[in-house]
Amino acid sequence: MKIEEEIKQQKFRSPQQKAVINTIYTANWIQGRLQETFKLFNITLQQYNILRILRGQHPNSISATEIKSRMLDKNSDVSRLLDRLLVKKIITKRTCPEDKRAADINLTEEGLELLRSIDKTQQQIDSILLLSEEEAVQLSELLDKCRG
Amino acid sequence: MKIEEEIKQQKFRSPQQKAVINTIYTANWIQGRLQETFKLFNITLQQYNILRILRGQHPNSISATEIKSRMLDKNSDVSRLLDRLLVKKIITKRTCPEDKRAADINLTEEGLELLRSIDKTQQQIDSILLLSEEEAVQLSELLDKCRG
DNA sequence: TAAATATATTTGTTTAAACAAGTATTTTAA
DNA sequence: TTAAAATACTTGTTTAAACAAATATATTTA
Repeated sequence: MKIEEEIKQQKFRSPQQKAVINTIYTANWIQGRLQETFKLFNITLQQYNILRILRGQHPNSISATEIKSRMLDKNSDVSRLLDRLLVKKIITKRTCPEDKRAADINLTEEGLELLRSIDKTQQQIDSILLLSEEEAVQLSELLDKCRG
Repeated sequence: MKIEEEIKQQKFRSPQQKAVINTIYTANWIQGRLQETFKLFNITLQQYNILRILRGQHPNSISATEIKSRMLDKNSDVSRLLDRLLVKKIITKRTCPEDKRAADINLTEEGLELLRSIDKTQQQIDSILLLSEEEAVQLSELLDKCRG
């Protein structure tokens, strides 16, 4: 369905405005699909985002600041997201000995296990977008370009 | 800057996965830019979204359900968003006489005035995306396509 | 027409985003 | 070398998303 039907708006000020609205709408749509998957594992999108970053480092630790710089939403409240993951025993946290301001964050064995279970559903996650490889590449190029 | 640099991730499972991540990242990026503008007027993106929809109907009223169906985020909590707009005296709300379950929502004169002020900044809003008209059209087509 | 179902909206709870302000270290620069 | 600035992180508040449940009214159907 075209965006004009999805939000019942026929006129846009410009193709650029329409693309802005479509990008936000589509991101919400994608996140809705992803949420359905992560809900099965009792984690949220933001929590998964952090786990994904931690795994990229594993078994090395990583600081909250570094996690934040790699997140999709640069405003995310990493401090409290980590608190929730700690309660779930998915991560560990300790003061970094070299810099006592910073914290060393690590995945626990339970966290790794969770990620392994999620992996098994990842094929579906990739096929959320009904685009060919070529179209997906083209979409990424346009998105990179529009951020300037 | 390319998405792989923005989030310091070099490898993706597929072009489709990269496009998913890029769409979410770019939507967050756009919303950050929009927020800067709306902050000057002391409203949030979601509140603006509702005002935009109300203006499309003005001077006719519209129900909360109908507003919800037109929003970019289909999960938005319209009931409480309307509460906040009521407190700001930007909208009015009364029980619909034909259907006492529903509410008739209208813009106030103050709400219209606010939208008029915001209008003056809209040229900037449109130029958030650094794309030509043709590229913007192409982006919208790809986004429509990827939702299937 | 009465009971079941559907619709419009509200309310409650947890998670998270946006923003500001605070604390404890570390770095820098006078 | 010590005061100022920067950095890493925490905490508090408001707004909002995600989800479930409740209430009131309207519609359908047996």
